[in-house]
Amino acid sequence: MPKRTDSPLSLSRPAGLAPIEGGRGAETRERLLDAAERAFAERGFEGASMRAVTQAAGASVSAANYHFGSKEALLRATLLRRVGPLNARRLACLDALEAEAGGRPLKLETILEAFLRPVFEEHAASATTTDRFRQVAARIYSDPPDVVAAIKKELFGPIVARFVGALSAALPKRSREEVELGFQFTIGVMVHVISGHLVTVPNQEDAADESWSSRLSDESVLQQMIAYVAGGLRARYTP
Amino acid sequence: MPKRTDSPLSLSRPAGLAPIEGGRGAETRERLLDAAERAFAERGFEGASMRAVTQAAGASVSAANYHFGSKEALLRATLLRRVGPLNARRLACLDALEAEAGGRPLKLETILEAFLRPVFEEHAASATTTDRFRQVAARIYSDPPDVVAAIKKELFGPIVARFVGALSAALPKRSREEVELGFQFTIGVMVHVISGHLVTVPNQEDAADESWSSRLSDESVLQQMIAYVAGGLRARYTP
DNA sequence: GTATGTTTCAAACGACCGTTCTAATTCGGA
DNA sequence: TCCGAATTAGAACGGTCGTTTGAAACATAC
Repeated sequence: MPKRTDSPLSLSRPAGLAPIEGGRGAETRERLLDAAERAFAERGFEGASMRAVTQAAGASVSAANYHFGSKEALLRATLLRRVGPLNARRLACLDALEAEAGGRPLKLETILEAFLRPVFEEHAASATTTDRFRQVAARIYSDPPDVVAAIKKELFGPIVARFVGALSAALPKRSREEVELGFQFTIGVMVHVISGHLVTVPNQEDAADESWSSRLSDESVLQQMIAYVAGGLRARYTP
Repeated sequence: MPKRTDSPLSLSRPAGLAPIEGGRGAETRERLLDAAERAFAERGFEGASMRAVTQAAGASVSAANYHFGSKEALLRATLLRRVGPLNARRLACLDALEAEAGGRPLKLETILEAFLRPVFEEHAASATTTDRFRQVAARIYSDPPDVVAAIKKELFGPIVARFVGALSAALPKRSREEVELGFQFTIGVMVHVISGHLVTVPNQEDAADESWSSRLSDESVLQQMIAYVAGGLRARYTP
């Protein structure tokens, strides 16, 4: 990041973001976000260049910096576009389930499905476009810069707190710390699955090298995942 | 990577690696690996620059390229130095346990401890140096370039196959595919834990912002982890 | 001493990075 | 129709990137 002059009067562009966004430039803005999503997913934040992103979007670098202001802000916008609705659906689902149960404790698998299913359906819903959101999200979890750490905390902190609370209610025998750590493990499972970087097992037929996620249906993986993390959360160390 | 001339006759440096490595340049080589380990862990492959690595090692960029040939090869050497002994210990531990059991099936937790404990002790063993191996390993699992994918498969493929076999024997009711997927989940837990990028829960006292791994002892986390993944592998989806 | 081969360094190369500047375009409202 | 703001493109800026070069420092054997 060569410059950070922060001149108080930026003439060519209004203060923080694009000014009005009525409708004309909104289309390229969306194309930029699509391209950024793909690029960040495939190459990571440092690996994806502004030139590559904008070229894939059929736009110029200046257009990207006009709309978003910086590469970091572009990543932020890329995440926000997807994570907002995703977490909203998670919360709405959990709220509805709790309301329906009317005070009685929820089954563990039910809570976990409310957390895990939306991220799978997010993928299916936008399969028409060149969608890599899940990989971006996974990468964000393990990308280093402070940039990402701040975004991560802001975007996922509240969700984590909400679900840890629900899980604690479903696991009355466990301490808060145990449930929190168990939920961290659960996030690890989720991140690793949606990252698509599953470690392949060398088979007899080495030619058949297709990745895991293509061999198994999303729904099947999701259900086995729910069973796994529920079993993990219920388990207790017995030496 | 600007150049890839691959001129058949490289005059200044022998064919593939450093020539003899008797003892004189071995010290800087080790310092370079230490610095690379730290840098790759903190910034990722693309984020860490050769200049940063070599400067931290008190050497010159040319020295690094003399010893390793390229940045990619440096990452490879950095991983190999640690992963070799680590996987050897995993295999030795599992072999010893199976020999001791003498044909009787091993307990699930025993197998999983053989897989998980070494990576924790690898960290404790070299705590004297500036060690970041666990983070490098975690990052490697989610870093994008083809480079890393090849290394990953080569280094971890056999280990995965070996442990999936052992777990299948301990879970006779499960199909091979179920065990494989469950082991992928387990790797996800491990990667997320050792990455140190656990998602923190916003507490009441927001100032106390220390990371998870510092608040919990490694041994405690390891034991809860073993319980979690064992419970996950044993669990079955019940709708 | 010299000869030989290994190791290290400072400097430079070309390519690419994120960002900014300036000018050209576009388009709704007067 | 023209105007002014929103939007885009192209070129340039200062830097950093991975890698290469060519010569100096070093140890070892003769």
